[in-house]
Amino acid sequence: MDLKEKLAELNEKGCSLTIQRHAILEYLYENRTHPTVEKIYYSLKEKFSTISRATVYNTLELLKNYGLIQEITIEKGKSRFDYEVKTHHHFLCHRCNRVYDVNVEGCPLAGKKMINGHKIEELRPYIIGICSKCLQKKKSNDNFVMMN
Amino acid sequence: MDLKEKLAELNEKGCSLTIQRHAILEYLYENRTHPTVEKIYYSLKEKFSTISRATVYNTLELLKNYGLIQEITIEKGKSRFDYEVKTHHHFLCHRCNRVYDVNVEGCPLAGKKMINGHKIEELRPYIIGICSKCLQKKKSNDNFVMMN
DNA sequence: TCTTGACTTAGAATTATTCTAATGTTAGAT
DNA sequence: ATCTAACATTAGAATAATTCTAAGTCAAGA
Ligand SMILES: [Mn+2]
Ligand SMILES: [Mn+2]
Ligand SMILES: [Zn+2]
Ligand SMILES: [Zn+2]
Repeated sequence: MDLKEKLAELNEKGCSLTIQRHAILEYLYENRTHPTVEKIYYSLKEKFSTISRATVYNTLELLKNYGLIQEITIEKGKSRFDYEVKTHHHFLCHRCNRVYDVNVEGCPLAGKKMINGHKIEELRPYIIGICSKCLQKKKSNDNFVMMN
Repeated sequence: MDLKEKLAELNEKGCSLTIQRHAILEYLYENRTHPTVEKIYYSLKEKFSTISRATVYNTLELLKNYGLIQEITIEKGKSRFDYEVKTHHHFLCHRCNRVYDVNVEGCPLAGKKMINGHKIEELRPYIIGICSKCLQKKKSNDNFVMMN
């Protein structure tokens, strides 16, 4: 689902399309790196110097409630956001804190509505480890740069 | 692995077995409800009125690093702990905030060491939804009590 | 007994997030 | 075109979970 379609959907559902909302959704459309709220906030600040954290939080919550983005809580204590809403596995590297998409086929939960009598509404399949880039670095030299 | 074995393992590895550490591990052994840090802290406070939050956090971290307990970060912004360290799926009910174990067979990641070139160290298979108890309550009456 | 290092403690600091109250914006009614 | 009311944004305060700090305890070995 591309940007225009999501913007159209917002509009159809009667949600006013402010410049901030447009900018945040667009940012996620263009940055598929699972940015944190802080990252989104500072990136937008470059264009809209007056944008407030509250607006970023409110908008992300709103877009999430419209089902247009998803929240990723793989990293303890901070949220990240993803333009892609289809359920998929995420991998967090505890060295560099990057979050990757990983494709896992044949998950027995896929499509299931119930488990043990509980109603399934959302899957959060998270994997923690060391990413390929950090494994490389480890091999060559032991110095590495922490990134956000 | 029962309580005595875990305590013995701590001892063997040269970790001093203070009364607080014993109490925290014992608490998790006896309470398999995936308690939050706050829950653990207040429960222990009844017996050890002077125990401090820092000790609870430090001890949970220490036990986790010895591989004797696992941390569960299914609920945004707060940690829970589990005496069981074997990988298993967790289900969070967003109505009552209870966390349940669920048994899922045939996970394609089980036993895998690598994925997409990344080294897998830990799986965190989380499921969000409405638990069986809350589904029941919903049917009969719409009043329900939030629990922690 | 004294020393030393490890452990615990209370409370301060930090971090992410939510709340608040004031201000700004916009679409429909007049 | 202006008014108005609902909605949106803002800066900063408040909150909640966690981590840090510095002082006090404890316990094993010299
Ligand atoms: Mn993703
Ligand atoms: Mn469990
Ligand atoms: Zn990495
Ligand atoms: Zn429930």
